Amino acid sequence: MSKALPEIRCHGRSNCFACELRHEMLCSHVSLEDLVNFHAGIDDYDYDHGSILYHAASPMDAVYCVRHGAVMMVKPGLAGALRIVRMLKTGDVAGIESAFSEAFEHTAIAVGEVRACRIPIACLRRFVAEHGGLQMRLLEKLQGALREAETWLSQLASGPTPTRTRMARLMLRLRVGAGDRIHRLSLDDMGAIIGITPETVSRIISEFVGRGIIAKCGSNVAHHRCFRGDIRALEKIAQGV
Amino acid sequence: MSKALPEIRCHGRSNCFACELRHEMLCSHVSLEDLVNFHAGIDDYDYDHGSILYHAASPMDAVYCVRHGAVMMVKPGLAGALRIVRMLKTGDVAGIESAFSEAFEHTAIAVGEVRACRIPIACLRRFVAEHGGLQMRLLEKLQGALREAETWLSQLASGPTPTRTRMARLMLRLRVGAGDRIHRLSLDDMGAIIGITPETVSRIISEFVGRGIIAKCGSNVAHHRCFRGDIRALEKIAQGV
DNA sequence: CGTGTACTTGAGTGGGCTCAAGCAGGGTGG
DNA sequence: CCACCCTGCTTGAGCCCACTCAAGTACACG
Repeated sequence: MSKALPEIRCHGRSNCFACELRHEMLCSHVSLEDLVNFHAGIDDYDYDHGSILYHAASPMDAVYCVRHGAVMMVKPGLAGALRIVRMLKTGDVAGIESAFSEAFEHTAIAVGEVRACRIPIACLRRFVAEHGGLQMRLLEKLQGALREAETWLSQLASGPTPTRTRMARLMLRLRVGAGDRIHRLSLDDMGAIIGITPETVSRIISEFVGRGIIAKCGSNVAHHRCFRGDIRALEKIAQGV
Repeated sequence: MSKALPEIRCHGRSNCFACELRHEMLCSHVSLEDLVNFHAGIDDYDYDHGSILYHAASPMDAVYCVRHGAVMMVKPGLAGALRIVRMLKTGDVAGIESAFSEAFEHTAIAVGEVRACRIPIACLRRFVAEHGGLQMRLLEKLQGALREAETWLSQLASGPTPTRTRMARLMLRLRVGAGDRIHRLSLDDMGAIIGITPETVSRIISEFVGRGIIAKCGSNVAHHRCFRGDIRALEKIAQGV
């Protein structure tokens, strides 16, 4: 994707041509020529920790391609209780679940620093209608989201499975890339994911730290903090040893 | 869909033209003429309670349109533990999640008497490639599956939510149509869904029966048995009253 | 009629929840 | 720069619910 790029400068907008993630994203399989029409209207946004991409039940007006960082998908439950049902990472698309609905089904919240491309829904629909390849891509993304949600359900959701085991699984899922760094959410958020109280989360983390399995690092400022974990040890615990 | 049907008799095969569910299914938005080619290769099967449509990890060779009954989707967990992550009802399609994978991700098990159309994957792919409308339909079905999975996660999966509340929610989800009949799974299956032990399930059911909220009915033969429930009462409990 | 499977019921234990107090650290205003 | 507050985290004590283990029952099937 290096030579003979169309000569287009994106003034304050996203530049799809220079995007190093293009082939992971929705727009892969779309020729550069076609992209010229597509990327008009697409904007690039930065969100910092805790800020909200969109609210559940608000009108569905766009999807967001996550280019950096992680995004929590929060689903409103029955008794007003919130539950984090999925996490998006680089390459995932926030909002496709609602692509054909009137309103968003989740609230999407940034975890750490997030960079995302906002694609207006009209723009997406038009482009999908014209490009069979894009539909396939959408299908794949949706499939991925479904798999992820089910994995959360089967591995993280409580049951007779010990809490420590589930906590270890959660940490592994929150791993940043392939290193030993792990996203450090708030106690409440972690509790909302695996379905336990923040107090219990705190106790288990203390225990893990005491056993040398994880260590808190980075400043305590929400934006930059994280864990560093002994991945092997976590995997052992995650398997129920 | 009544007049001027193509004159085709399906010898032992499914007859898409006479299918009263056609408009709920994948093949809606497909003209009857096109269906002539499509439905060749599609077979109609009956499964009785507990029989298996396909196994997880076995090669992905077909999808199944559920025309009657319910189907459990079972996902293999980490420690070999099984977890029921979703249930399909009339109009749902089993196997699309794996439409572009090599192997099935779930094991699909019939609940009660099930009738389903088996669509070979090659047949589906060919037809999808030719019909944009079908792709949309697939997207919608996939979206529905995702929504369902997330609902299970947020409402049924444990957490500080009392077990009785979750049991009530489960019963409501297992409701057959709009009446007061409720699919009666085995204790183990129910336990595998909301993540508790079969003993606890038994105790809660006993309690509900004692309170007159539900009643066991039908013969005790697995195939025909069910609950009849006081839907109002269940809804109250489901909301945490 | 015997066997096996699924369900029921009981007693006892322990893990996670509840309630509550104490602590640290960062941000704000003086 | 310091004092203050406020939010998020930690830690403790006590209790209750659901798990474990185990025995007993009902029912379908061979």
